[in-house]
Amino acid sequence: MADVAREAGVSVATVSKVVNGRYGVSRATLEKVLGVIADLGYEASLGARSLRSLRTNVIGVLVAEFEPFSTELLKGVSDAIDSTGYELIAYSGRHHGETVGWERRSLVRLAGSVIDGAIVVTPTIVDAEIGGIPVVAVDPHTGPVDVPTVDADNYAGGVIATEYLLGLGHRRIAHLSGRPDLESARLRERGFREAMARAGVEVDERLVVVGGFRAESAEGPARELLSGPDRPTAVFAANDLSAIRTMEVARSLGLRIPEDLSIIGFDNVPESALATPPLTTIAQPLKAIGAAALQMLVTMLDGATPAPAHVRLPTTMVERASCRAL
Amino acid sequence: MADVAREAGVSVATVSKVVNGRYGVSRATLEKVLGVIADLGYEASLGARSLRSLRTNVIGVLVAEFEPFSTELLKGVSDAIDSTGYELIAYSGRHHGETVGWERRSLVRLAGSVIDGAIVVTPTIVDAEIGGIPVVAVDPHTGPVDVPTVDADNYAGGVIATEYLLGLGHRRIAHLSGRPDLESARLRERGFREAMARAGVEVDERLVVVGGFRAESAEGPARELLSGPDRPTAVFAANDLSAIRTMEVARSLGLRIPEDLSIIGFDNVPESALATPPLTTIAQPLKAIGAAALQMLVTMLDGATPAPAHVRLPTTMVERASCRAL
DNA sequence: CTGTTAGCGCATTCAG
DNA sequence: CTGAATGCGCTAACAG
Repeated sequence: MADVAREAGVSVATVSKVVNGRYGVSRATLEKVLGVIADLGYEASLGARSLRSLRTNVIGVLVAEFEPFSTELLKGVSDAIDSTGYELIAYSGRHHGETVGWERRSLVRLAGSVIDGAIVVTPTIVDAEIGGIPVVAVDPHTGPVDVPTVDADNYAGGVIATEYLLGLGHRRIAHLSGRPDLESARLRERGFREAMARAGVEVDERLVVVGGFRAESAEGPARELLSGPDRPTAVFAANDLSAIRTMEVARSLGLRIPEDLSIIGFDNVPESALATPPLTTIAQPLKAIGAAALQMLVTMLDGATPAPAHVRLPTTMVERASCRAL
Repeated sequence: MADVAREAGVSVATVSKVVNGRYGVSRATLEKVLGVIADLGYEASLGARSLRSLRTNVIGVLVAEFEPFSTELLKGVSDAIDSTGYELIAYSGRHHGETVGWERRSLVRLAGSVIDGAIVVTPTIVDAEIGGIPVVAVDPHTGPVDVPTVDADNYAGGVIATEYLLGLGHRRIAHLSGRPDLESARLRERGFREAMARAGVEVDERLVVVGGFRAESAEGPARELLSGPDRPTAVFAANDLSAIRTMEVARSLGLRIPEDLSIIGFDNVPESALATPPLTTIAQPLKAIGAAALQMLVTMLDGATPAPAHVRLPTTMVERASCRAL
C-alpha cells in the first residue's frame, strides 16, 4: 500500500480510503490511485486488513480431512455462495489423532483474522460462537443442541437400509457401525436395531462391530466379521467408505458380491458408484446440506437468528448392484 | 495473548516465546504459561502472527470453484500433506466471469498473511513467484512455461479416446471441446484431430464445437450438435462434466445411449460413474497430480528447486457403458 | 532467564 | 479533501 501511495503521490490513508470506497476522495485522486493499483497489481493483505477492521468477507468451512463426504458438502456450499458476496475457504487443520477439540482450536486460529463465520463439519464440541464469530455445525457429535445445526435423517436412513435387506430375505445381517462418538453413527445403528426388532429378527451382537467411518479403521472389523464360522449374508455399513473397504475385504476372502454377500452403505458419495459392483446405499443430500448450512450462517452474519435452528434433510434409498435377494 | 500474559503474571513476549518454543524460558514459567493457555483455550491468530513472522505453515490450494475436478485434486493434496507438517487451506475467490487474473489477485491477497506457498489450479497466468511466495501450477492455461507445473498427458488422452471410438467403427465423430484458452483443451483437441487424420477420417468441422468444460456452457453446443440433420454417431467430450450434460441433452432429444449415440468423456471424476449409463472416459490420475504438486511445492518451500520442473502424468482408458460398436 | 521496544500492513480517528 | 498519528495481535532484537 505504501508503494501505491508513493507512486500515486498521496498518503497511505488516502489509498486505504480508495480501496474501501470511503467518501472524501476527489475524483481525480481516486482515478489516479485506482490506476496505480491496477498497474502494480496491488491487493490488500487479508490478514493485515482483518487485524484492523475485524471483517474479511470470507466464510470458512472446517473439515477434519478432505474426503468424499466433506468435499461433497463443499461443492454444495460453493454452489450456494455465489449469490452471497462472500468468498469461501476450506480449512483442514492438523490434529494428530486427537478427534476432540481440533475444531475449536482451528476456529480460534482463523476467527478474527481470516474468516467472519464458519461451517464446521462433524465437530465433536462447539459453542454457538467461537472466537467471536458465528458457527453452524453439520452433522455434529451430539446431535442438535445449542448450535444451529443441519444434518440428515440418520435414524430413518438406518431403518430404510435395514428394511431393504430384510425385504430381500436376509436375516443374518451385520452392522459395521460408525464413530461411536458421533450422533449420526448412533442414530444409524438405532435405526438398524429398531427395524430388526420390528421385524422380529434378533440382532446377533457378534455381528455388530465398530467400523469408525474410515476405510482403514473398518478393515480389521470387516475382516473379523467375514472370517467367522457363521458369517452374515448381508452387512449394513455405516458409511460408503467403510462399505467399499468391506467389499474389498470380502473379495480378498474369496467372497463374491452380491452372490455371497450383500452390502449396503450410507452417504451416496460419488465414489460409491465407482465401486465394483456399484454400491447400493442410503443417500444423504450432501450438497443440499452444505447449501442449507451456508444459508443459516449468512443469516447469522446478518445479525439475525436462523428461523429453524436445526434443519434436518431426508435420506433416500439408492439401489445399485451390491445387494441381492436371498 | 495479553490475557494469557496477565493471568500467568508474565509479559506478552514471554508468552510468545512459549508458544513458539523458543529458548530462554525457565521450566517453571513455561509450564505455568502452558497451563494458562490450556485453560483459556488460547490460540495464536494466524493473521497477526504472519504479519510479523512471514510464516504461517499453511499451504494454499487456489481453485476457481469447488467442482469435481478440483476437489479430486484436493483429496490428493490432502492425503499427501500429512507427512509434511503443513496445514492445508483451499480457497475459492470470487471472480464474476473474469476468467483471467483471478488467481493472481487471490494469491496476492493470501500471500504473506495466510499462506506460505500455493498450488493454483488451471491458472490463466502466473509468475513463478507471486507476492513473494512460491507457486506451482496444475494444468495451466499455457502449458508448462516458467512455473513449475504438473499436468496429465492430455494429447495422448485425446488420441486414446478418438482411436477407441474409431476402433468401435465410428466415423462421424464429434468433438465437444473445452475452454479454448486452456492448453489442456487444445491438446485434447489436437489428439482428436491427429488420430482422425492418422486413420484417414476427415473431421467434419460442423461437428467440432466449444463446450467450455462446464455443464451449463456445454448444453447449448451439445443440443446443436445432436439436433442437426446428420448428427454424429459418437462424441468425444473434452471433460466428464460436459459429457454428462451431453448425455442428458441426448436423452431429452429421445436418443438412447449407447444405442443411438456413443459418448466418451475425459477426467474420470467420480461423478462419471454415477451417470446413467456409466460414462466411458479417459482417466487423469487426479489425486497423484495433487500429490505431485504438493511435493514440488514443499521442495520449493525448503529453498530448493524441484528436480523436474514439469511433471506429466499418464492418462488411461476407463471403459464403462456409454459407448458401443457400430 | 525475562521484559522493553519497535514495527509487520492496514483502517480509522482527528487535524489540517 | 488529504495526511499524520495510533493501534489491531503478534514476534524479533535487544537490554536488563
